[in-house]
Amino acid sequence: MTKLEKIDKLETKARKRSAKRSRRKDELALAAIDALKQLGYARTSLRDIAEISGVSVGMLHYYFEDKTDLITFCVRKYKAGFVADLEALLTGDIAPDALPRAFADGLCASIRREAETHRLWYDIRAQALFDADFTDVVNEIEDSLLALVSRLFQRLGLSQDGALAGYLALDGGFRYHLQRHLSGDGAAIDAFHRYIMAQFGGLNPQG
Amino acid sequence: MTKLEKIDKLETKARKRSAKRSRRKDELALAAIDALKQLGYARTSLRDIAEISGVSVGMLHYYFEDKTDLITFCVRKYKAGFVADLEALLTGDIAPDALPRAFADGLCASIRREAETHRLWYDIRAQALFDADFTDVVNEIEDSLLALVSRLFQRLGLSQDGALAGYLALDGGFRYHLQRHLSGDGAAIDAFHRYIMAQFGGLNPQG
DNA sequence: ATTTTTTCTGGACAACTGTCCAAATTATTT
DNA sequence: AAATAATTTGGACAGTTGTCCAGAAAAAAT
Repeated sequence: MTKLEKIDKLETKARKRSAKRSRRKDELALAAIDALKQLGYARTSLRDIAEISGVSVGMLHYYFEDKTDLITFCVRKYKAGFVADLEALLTGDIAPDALPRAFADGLCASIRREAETHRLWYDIRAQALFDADFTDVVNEIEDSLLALVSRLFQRLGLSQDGALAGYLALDGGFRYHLQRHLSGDGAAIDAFHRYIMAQFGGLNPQG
Repeated sequence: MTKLEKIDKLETKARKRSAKRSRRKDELALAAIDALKQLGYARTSLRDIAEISGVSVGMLHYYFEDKTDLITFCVRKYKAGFVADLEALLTGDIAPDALPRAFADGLCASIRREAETHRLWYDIRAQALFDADFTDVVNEIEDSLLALVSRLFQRLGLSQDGALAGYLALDGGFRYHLQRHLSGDGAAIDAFHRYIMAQFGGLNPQG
């Protein structure tokens, strides 16, 4: 076995180890999200997470530097999935004039399926107003959501100038109706659907 | 002294006592807001509040039942002032076509003056997604803001149908630009002003 | 001036927090 | 099969949390 082959083998092993560790980290994050979405940032201790995840507290520190590291990792993971879901709608072969309804359907379905998880995003985003540890991840995610709406506007033949307003209208509506939905308003999701359609209806095609 | 006079006297005294206690409570709340706006809900302990207020921890419990009671009281107090400020714009003698700019000026000035305080509102609103203790005060305040925008639409001769969307657009923009302003973006407030004016410009007069 | 009431303090209390680590367990390599 | 490395545990640690209370201090009433 040549020297190069040896190095290759070692590198492969290191990659494998790292991949395994990465998978485990993802598993832990998934379970941690489960705890966080139930209790919220302020009321979730590492012991809560450990208990719900069925692991020991020490293990969380074996995979995550500290609580902040764990939480930002979780938020990134959750929101990456959300953005990817919406992205799929855009890159799919849906005709532009059917996109608004598809988007409305997707957002409403997401509230229905993952209401508890979504509130975690608004929780952390609010935390970021006080805690600089969270500003990076929050800005990252908000930028990616803004870019998403920007691409949506592009596909709809709308001017980019209104993309920020479009994002804020969608996000504001999402937050508001999520809040109502969580507080037991059974009509909130339908209302959100109408809200979105009305928002798209009021937009004029431009450059 | 007749019996009735005696009762009257006692009632006056009781009212006086209650008023004094109420004033002191307001003082304490004002100082507590000072602490909360610096640290945020999750990171503010009663000891932090006591220290910043220059009183003992026990005294906070003498005037407030528990931490939740203290915080909801503070939030109500803060936001009542904010709503009253905006209300003043509406009831003043500003011509309808000058109202949008006046509103934009008012909102921007409020961010400039009380950015740190405003983030507390978004913090507590997010908490309410998890903690039922806060839902009442949050719904109250959000309803009053919605009613405010509704009245604004009325004065502008706009249909009430768009009031919710109008509120969400204003609130979303407020939150977004507040966030940017707090993270050091010196152009955020000007951008917010343009955002508001653009929002009002895009609205069509209706019933 | 004395009693009664209200206000306020400082500290005690148990429960909880994030962090860390020595040792046990398991997996991997030799 | 033995040795090495990675993983996981359970508990120790010091500091913080909200709550409570006996009694001091101040104010009000008699």
